[in-house]
Amino acid sequence: MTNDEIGTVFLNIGHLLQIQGEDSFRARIYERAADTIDNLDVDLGQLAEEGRLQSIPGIGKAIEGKIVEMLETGQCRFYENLITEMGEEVLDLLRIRGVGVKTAARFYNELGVRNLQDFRAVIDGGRFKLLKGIGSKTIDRIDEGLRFLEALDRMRPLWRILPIARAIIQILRDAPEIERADFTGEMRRHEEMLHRLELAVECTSPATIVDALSKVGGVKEFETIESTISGGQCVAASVDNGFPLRVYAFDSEAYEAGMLITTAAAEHLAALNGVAETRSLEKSEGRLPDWMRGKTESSIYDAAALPFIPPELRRSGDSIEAAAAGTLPTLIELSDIRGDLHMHTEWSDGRHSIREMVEAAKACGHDYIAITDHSVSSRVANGLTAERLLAHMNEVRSINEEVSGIEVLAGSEVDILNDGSLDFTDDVLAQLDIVVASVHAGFNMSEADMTKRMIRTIESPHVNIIGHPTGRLLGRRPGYALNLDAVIQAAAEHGVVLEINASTNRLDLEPDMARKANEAGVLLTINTDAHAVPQLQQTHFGINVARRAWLTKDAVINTYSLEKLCDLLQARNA
DNA sequence: GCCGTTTTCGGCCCGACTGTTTTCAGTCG
Repeated sequence: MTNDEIGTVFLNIGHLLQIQGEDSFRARIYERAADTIDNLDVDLGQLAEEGRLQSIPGIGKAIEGKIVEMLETGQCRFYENLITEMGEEVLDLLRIRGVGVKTAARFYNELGVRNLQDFRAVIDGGRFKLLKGIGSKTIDRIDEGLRFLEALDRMRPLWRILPIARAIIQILRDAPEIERADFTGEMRRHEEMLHRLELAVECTSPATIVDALSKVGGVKEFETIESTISGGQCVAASVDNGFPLRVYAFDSEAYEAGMLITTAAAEHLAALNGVAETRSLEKSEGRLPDWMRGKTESSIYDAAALPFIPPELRRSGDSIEAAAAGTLPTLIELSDIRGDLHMHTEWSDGRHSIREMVEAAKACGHDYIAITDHSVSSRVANGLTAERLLAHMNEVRSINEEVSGIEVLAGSEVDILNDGSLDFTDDVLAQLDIVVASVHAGFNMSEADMTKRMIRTIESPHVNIIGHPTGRLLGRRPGYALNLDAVIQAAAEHGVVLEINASTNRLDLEPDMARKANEAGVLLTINTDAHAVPQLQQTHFGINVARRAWLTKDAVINTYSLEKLCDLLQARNA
């Protein structure tokens, strides 16, 4: 099993134990172990071989035993027993905003709620009134959280599907009878919320595909069907409790055409069909047209007298129009990125020292970074007081002197307080090289108040960047109420940069809004918000968002040279 | 369950906010 899979098991154990009413400290050890494993940059299998598992803080004898068991047998009996006893779907209760372990435990134990459907029935049927201490306001709040989850319908955030998606593509690529395997559909377009997981393989035998897939744990309910999307054979299955998996089978002549057709959203394909029709080419409706066979994706677009359209722009029809008009942008690429302007260290809630982050960022090839630990109001995150910030700044500056080949900017991720003022005084802020301002508390404001709050922050001459501007957590929490158009306008007026936060939990701004901001003349920045060394590698998730937002590299400030970046920061602060 | 000792048992992230209370419990960040 991979680190990811093992971490997930521990997280689930922690949740289940808490719902059972087990000592919360014992339960939280499992959750913490999961978190530790998530941020590990070495393979657990390797550590186990070297007998070093217990050298990791938070991993003792018992957890080591379970890790070894999972590495050797692929399962954890302790966890399997919990699941058998309580059901896996109980874990979904904790996904509801406003429901923590205590409330989940009460609904579970006192009302027999086992899954989200049960929860809905208890709310709608009024049976929650049987619970002492849970009144109508609490239920209203929970109901809102539950409706958010129901609105996701069967969709899953990318971060949730990624581990199994990677396991599946690896198995398919390793199968000797399979020539090629690639993600297609939403996954290839880098959508952050998915309806299904789709892959294309070059292989004409569905049995071979089923054989390979059955080696991946958690892939179930195999069926071979004729797909109206690919116009050919397809292996359908499910992963992650009923999330649809589709593997389209193509022969070598049809592979690229199949990739093109399965990657395109319906609107894009319709627009492409429209263009094909004007050139007397057969439309691709439910089957692969002959004129596409044997062609590469580029040559298919070429045959329709269009330039190549990158997968990220195949969400809609407007990219076809732009392609026809010759106005497609040259999209930003990962290699354009020269720095990372938002990250944390052990000074606040990060895991590594300033020096470790600097060395790791240098190894990533960055020319510059900004160290931006939390400010005092973020207490859980061990936010810095003004006094600690000054010491922090000194350390950043001295490390910057010592380490060559990378420039380290002294920054802060400063809390935006409820009234829109900042968490440090102006004279403190003035000493920083860069200020990222973010909302971390006070989410329940009216749209008018929140917009006013944001705009006041943007008006501060010390603020360079607004971090994760909408505050959404993918699949977990909607963003706060905000008039983003007004915020974009204010950012444009004051030369404040909006962030595309590359953390897979956030991906905030989202593409449509980032595109809107860009069109309004606002500059953007793509930052990892890394809290540990491995997360510095996640810039590409932000690049995907930027590409879907039609951004060129000129729209993103951390593609700039250090000199140009510093000019921009100084111009703002002056 | 893990850690770190004044070494074998006590403490474990902290404060704001909200709702249901009438002094506190639960959630969130």
